[in-house]
Amino acid sequence: MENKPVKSTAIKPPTRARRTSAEPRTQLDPNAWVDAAIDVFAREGVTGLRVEVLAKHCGVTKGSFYWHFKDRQALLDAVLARWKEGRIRDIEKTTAMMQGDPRDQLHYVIEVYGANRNRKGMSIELAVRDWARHDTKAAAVVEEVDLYRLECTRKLFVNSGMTDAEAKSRSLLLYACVFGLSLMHYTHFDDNLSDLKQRIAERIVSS
Amino acid sequence: MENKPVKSTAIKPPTRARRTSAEPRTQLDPNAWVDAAIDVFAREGVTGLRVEVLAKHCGVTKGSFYWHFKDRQALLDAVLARWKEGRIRDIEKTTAMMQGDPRDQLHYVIEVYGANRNRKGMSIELAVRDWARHDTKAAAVVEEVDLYRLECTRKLFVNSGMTDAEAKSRSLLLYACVFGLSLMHYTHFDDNLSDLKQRIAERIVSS
DNA sequence: CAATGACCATACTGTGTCGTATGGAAAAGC
DNA sequence: GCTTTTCCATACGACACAGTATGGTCATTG
Repeated sequence: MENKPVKSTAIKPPTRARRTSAEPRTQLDPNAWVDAAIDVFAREGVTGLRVEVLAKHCGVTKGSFYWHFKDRQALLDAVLARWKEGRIRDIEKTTAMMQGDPRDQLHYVIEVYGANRNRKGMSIELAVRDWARHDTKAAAVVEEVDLYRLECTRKLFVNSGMTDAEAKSRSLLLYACVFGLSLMHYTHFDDNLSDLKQRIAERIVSS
Repeated sequence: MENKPVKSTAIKPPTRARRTSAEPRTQLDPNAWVDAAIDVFAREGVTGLRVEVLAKHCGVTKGSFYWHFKDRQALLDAVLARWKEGRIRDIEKTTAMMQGDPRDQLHYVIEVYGANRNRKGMSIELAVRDWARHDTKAAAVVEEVDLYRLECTRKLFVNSGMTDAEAKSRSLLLYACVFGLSLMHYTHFDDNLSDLKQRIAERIVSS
């Protein structure tokens, strides 16, 4: 140990910013850990979210991790809580602007979820749902988020003049289709995919 | 090794059935291994499909496994191939009876995938698609299967009198919805879920 | 400047897993 | 009956990971 020629910080590129007196104290807090954890989680899923891997991804060792978290499960709980809050806030932000045509808002919801720019968000979405297949806590959170989303879009369908039963079925159809599309590999099914998506969106929204 | 006091077979309870002369030779072949592997795979996913766990599930040790398979990857390849063939045969069996009303056949497809009796099949479906997020071979197979399915139902929509573009969008909508629903947790969204599903199916199929 | 506490590194134990090597038992072939 | 082949058990090495223990470093505080 003492015979190490150089301290590893001399080799390692400064993944952690060197703290000068001017910087506002850039040490890792639980929030930063959860940020990084969600990054790994989006790519590798729950089973790939390991503390040593995550620590390396943060440029530190797991000694740091176990100072901020009791154990791995505590991190998973934090990740789940963070995801839930984010989704609730997000769906409110997306649908709560109730001034426009509800049909336009519904098209906007479909576009937001179906866009390729939202790849990471959808990765997390799928990872959480795969997680929920074995973990009851994750399943409960997924149900909460799903019911919240379904309710929000249901109101939009009602506002567009549908009956409550029809609005519910459309709301379910909307999210099922959005998540299902992200699950499929259909890039070579047609050379005008945006037209296909447009038709699907029309089928979901229009009466 | 030769100084072992007792042979371990004297301790171990007969987890494997003792083969009498009357039994029809119950040794394991690669097919039996793949059968068991798909069982574990459906419950635990790729990352949960470990050879020692699988061996215990078969009542043998991994010494047997590595006689039938080169390594773990060979088993995964076999699982993937088996799934692909099964899905291709299944979709042909479901849609190739071209004598009825194409709309009835489409409803039948929706019902088959959406039914709760098909829980294991849908578990495998989701596990494979989660697998495909990291494994390019799995992704390629998923794409093959998806395109095959999309093509089969597309023909049904065409036969029901739709334009080709519309048929394609409906075909995509159908499978996206089916898989998406299996991904969501909406049991408490309504107390008449079958009515909701019926409305969704109508929305997908009817013109 | 000394002491405290926040934050992280290092070293260790224990377990689970992959893959290999080798031996043993039972059946099949001669 | 003896040998060969088939199929599985046992033992081993290497590695990755969870969690703990403990020491080190640096900033902050008095």
